[in-house]
Amino acid sequence: MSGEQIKRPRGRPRKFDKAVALKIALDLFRQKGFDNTSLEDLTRALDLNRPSLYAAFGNKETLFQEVLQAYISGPSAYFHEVLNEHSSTEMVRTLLTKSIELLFYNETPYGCLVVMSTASEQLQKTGIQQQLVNALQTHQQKLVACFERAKQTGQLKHTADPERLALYVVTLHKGLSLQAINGSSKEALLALVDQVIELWPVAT
Amino acid sequence: MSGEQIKRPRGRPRKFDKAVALKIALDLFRQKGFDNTSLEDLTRALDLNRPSLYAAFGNKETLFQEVLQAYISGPSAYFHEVLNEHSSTEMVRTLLTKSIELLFYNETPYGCLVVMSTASEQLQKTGIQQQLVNALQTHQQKLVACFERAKQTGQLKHTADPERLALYVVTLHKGLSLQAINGSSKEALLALVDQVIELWPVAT
DNA sequence: TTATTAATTTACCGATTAGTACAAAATAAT
DNA sequence: ATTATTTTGTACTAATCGGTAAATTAATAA
Repeated sequence: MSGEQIKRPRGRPRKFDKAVALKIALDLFRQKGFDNTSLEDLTRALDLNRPSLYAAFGNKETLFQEVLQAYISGPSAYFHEVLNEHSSTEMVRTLLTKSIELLFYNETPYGCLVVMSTASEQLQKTGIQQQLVNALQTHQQKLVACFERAKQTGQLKHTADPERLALYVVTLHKGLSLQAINGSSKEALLALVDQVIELWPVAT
Repeated sequence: MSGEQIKRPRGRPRKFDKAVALKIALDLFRQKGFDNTSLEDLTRALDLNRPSLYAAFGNKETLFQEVLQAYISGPSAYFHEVLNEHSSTEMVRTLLTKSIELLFYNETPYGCLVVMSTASEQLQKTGIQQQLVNALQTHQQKLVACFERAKQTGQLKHTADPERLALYVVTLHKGLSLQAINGSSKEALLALVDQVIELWPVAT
């Protein structure tokens, strides 16, 4: 027995799957950026004609927002999960390591969609850029809180400044996207993480 | 006495000064990036018509190359001068500090032209992107050499790895451009430099 | 079989892109 | 004054951009 029947909607069925379309669009946006990904690029990669794409996603901007949401709640979810780590050391190590994993997920490494999109001119006009900057800022504040706790529980040196440390970590995190684009190897960047951890100001 | 006379060229005199035009174009390219700076943007900012710009600079790509050269040998010259510092600590501090000065040189902070241009899709097609990546890579190698010397002369911990340290510094350096774009204050970033210096693995 | 619904295809739109042909204007050399 | 030379301004091109109108096709519901 086949269990529940799939209730098909009324009209002509869709030629494509929205979820996989979003994944393909994600790769395109990561590779070329929002500004330089044309509707032509998208329809070719998705094997769609333009009106179908518009019927399904609205326009280029709303499509990008759907891609963003899928990215944030999917491959980039580690970004928030990491806040549950016990020690600040492990948190930083996991954050940077998983970030690198994601950058090198595809055959050719791409930058982080969120990080690189904050440098987009066209997204600045739409307000999406500011929304992304704010999200990153909020995340940074959560890092500050974590480091403050770590300091109070004696994990970090008493001279440690949680604000400065958080800025330090997110600056490294953003730098990783550019390094991946610039051709650094995954191994080199993972060694860089080790370096950061070795320098991390744990209490002696 | 006026000394040498200015020998005027043959035809109709130029309406504009090439050097100041390059400065204006530099600001535009830093603000909007190569891809999103249109000929319309350039001619409006320079108060030129298009054929004049083409006669003087060739095309958009060669104009950008001239801007790049002026940038590298001008405001960004610190990037190479820094290699003459005596201690590795001072070198890193100066590199990052002067980088921040440059990012905040204008009223609104822009990213480094070289760093951000390595993420340009259109410059990738021209080969200029690879040229910039190579230049950054060469600079990184010089940092490695400096750190190797610092290690041999006992300035750095004997456990220090010059390769990893160089990658660490340039990753921070690239991250600074994104931070400036994302709204970090100059003061916060300078405090971040202090943080980096405090963590720097000097020999005890 | 017929009506309804929705996604398809083809063909187009105005705006903008980088780049250019051509003639008028401004200077120096003759 | 005339000629040679160079830059200027006006007007254009072909290509591409994001987005859409209208007709067609394919499915379900009645």
